[in-house]
Amino acid sequence: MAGGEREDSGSFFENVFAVVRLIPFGRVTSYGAIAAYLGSRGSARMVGWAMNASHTGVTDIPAHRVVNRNGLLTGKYHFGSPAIMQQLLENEGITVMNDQVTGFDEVFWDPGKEL
DNA sequence: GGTGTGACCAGCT
DNA sequence: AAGCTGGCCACAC
Repeated sequence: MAGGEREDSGSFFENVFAVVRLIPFGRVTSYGAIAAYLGSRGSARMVGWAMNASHTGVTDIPAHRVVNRNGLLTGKYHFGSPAIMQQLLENEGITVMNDQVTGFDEVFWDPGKEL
């Protein structure tokens, strides 16, 4: 009623940015977790696509805090250099080994649960 | 205006 | 057991 989409944005895109930007320091989340939080687990790919826009856009999105379900830095190659993503994660106190987050379950931040 | 792709996830064979 | 395909939505040509 009335307004209808009061969830602002009106696009999956903006919703993803909002959640990613809310990720606390030293925490990581997964694409599927964000997609599921938005109500569409199948749209996990869109989350990654949104990240791609964050690099071309003007928004400050900590995309390095977003990894795949395995805790693997899938999109590290999209940061311009494959070492940037891991460097940023280690900079926040997160240990990364072989492109994989160590203690992923300990640093995992679930938007649907924390929010 | 239609087609293809994209940093995923999960289910089926 | 592993590999592949489908599904989701949005953007680019």
